[in-house]
Amino acid sequence: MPSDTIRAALIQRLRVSSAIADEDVKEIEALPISVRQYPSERAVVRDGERASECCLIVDGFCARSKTIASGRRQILSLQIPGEIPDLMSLFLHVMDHDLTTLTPATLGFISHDNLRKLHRRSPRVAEMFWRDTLIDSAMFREWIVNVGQRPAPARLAHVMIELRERLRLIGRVDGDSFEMPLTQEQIGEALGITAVHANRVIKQVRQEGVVEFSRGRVTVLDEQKFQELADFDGRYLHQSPTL
DNA sequence: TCATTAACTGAGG
DNA sequence: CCTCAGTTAATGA
Repeated sequence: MPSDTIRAALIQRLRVSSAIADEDVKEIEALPISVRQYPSERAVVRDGERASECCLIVDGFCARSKTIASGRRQILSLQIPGEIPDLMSLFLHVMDHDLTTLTPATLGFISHDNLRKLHRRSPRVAEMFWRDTLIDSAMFREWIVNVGQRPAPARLAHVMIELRERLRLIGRVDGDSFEMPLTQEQIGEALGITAVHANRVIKQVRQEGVVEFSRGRVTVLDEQKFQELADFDGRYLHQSPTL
C-alpha cells in the first residue's frame, strides 16, 4: 500500500481541527509505519499491556472497550480510519482498556520512539496531537451522557450521527447514507443494552421512518426526526480549524 | 453466524 | 397499567 494512502485520512482529519503547515505534513509523511491486516474482533492492545507503538487505523472500524467480570463488554468509543485511538499509550504506559477491531481492518503501527522524536522536533505537531486528545475526552463526556441518560432509540441515533459527522471529515459520507458495519451485538455493547434489545430499537426507528439500516449501512430517511431523536449538538467535536 | 421475533419476566413510574 | 429491557428459545437468511 502506498505511503500517502496510509496517511491520507489522518492528515485530512488533522486539518479539520488544526491549521496544519506543509512542513508538518512532511514530518507525518516521513514517519515509518508498518502495516498489518487484522480480522474482525481481534484485540490490538489489551487492558494491562504495555505498548511500544501506536496504532493508526488505515481501514476498517475498531472500538475501545472494557469487559467486566460477568463478561459483558462496554464499548467506550468507535474508531474509524485516520484515527490513532491509543495515542495516550505514548505517555500512559499501561493500557487501561482494550483496543479491538470490529471489522476486518488494516492497521498501521508507529513506534513510540519515532512519535516521541517527532513531538520534540515539531511542537506544532505535538500541539495537534494534544488537541486531538482533548477532543477525544470531549467525545467520552458525550458518550457517558448518551449511555447514562438517553432513552435507547436516542442513544442509537446519537451514536449514528456522531459517526456520520466523523466519517464526513474523511470523505466517507455518501449523500444520505454512511457506513456503520457493526453487528447488532456490537451496537448493543456500544449502547449498553443486549443484542435482542438493540434489535428491537433498530426495528422501532425503522418503523418510525427515521433511518434504514442494513448490511452495515445507515440511510437517513428523515433528517429532522433523526436530529430531534438524537438530541445532537456537534459542538463537542470541535470541528473548526484553530491556531 | 447474524438478524429477527415471540413469550415471559420484573423493575419502575 | 404502561414502558423499558433482560432472558430464553425458535426460526430464518
